[in-house]
Amino acid sequence: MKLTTRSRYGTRMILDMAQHSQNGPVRIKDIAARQGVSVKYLEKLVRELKAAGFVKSRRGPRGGHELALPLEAISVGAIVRVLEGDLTLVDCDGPDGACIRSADCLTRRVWMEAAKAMHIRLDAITLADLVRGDIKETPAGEWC
Amino acid sequence: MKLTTRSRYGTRMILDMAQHSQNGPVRIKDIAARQGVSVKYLEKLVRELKAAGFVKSRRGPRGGHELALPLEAISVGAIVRVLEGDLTLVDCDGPDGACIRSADCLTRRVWMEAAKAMHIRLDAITLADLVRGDIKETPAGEWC
DNA sequence: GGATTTGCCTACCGTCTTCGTAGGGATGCG
DNA sequence: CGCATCCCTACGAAGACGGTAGGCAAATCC
Repeated sequence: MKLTTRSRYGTRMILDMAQHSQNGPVRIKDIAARQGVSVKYLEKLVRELKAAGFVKSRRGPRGGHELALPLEAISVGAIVRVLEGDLTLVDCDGPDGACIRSADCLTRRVWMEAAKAMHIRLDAITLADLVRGDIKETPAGEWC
Repeated sequence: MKLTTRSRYGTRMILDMAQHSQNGPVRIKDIAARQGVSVKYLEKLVRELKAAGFVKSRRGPRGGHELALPLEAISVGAIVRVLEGDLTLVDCDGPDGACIRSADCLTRRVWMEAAKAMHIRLDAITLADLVRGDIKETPAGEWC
């Protein structure tokens, strides 16, 4: 029940791009240095973000990566969905969501509800929010 | 980003208890048969649920397990927290939530918000809801 | 009291995923 | 040309996950 490093590094990488691409694209090497992560690993991740349309790249000297969309158009949820594969909490055995065991299918709805709650929250946070640094906290006591 | 089988099996097991313990405790063997899961594995899980105070047990012939609390007092969130270890989505390096990298700490709040959203949703579903079978759906379109 | 039935506990292990690394190619700039 | 940068494939070590094996402990029934 942990997020993988893919989502975390990926999000930090894309945030780093947002913060440092005022004058031209940002090199992976620099991001890796700033974030303290391996270049090779980030290279692999950025390819997926590029394929998803969040990032555009330029090769050669003075090359690098930058965001392909406005800050408001990229939500953390979208990033995570790309990097984490699917964000469903469980896999269903049967075809088309039909489970073999009925109790299973009952609990399955619970997991889907939990996943949905997480998605909704993550989709509500855009890069713009992140850059501005105002993640407003959901009010609720005693949850962890 | 998957729930482990521990949470899923555990929740199904505890739901099974709720449904079959009208006359006396339920044997692990029976639960395993109904749920199609290994006896040994469930034994291991039930111990943790017992330690957490959700289940009480009796040994010997006509022994078995049953819930130690009323249905309304056991939420799915509580079960999952027991079986899944902690339900935080990321670990923080620094002591007391203080991260080394500031950007990291920024994104960290995002993960905590997501985890909180999931917790809140799971805590809102009790075994009583599950037995009655009415998991009301959160309204929101296009999330997966 | 002995046999049986159930839960209780520890140790181990195979498999898969995660988290990278290695090495090289392709492309653009100067 | 020579260099910087992105792009791609393949491989590998470590750990988690999911489960099994074997046996001990207590309660019940006869």
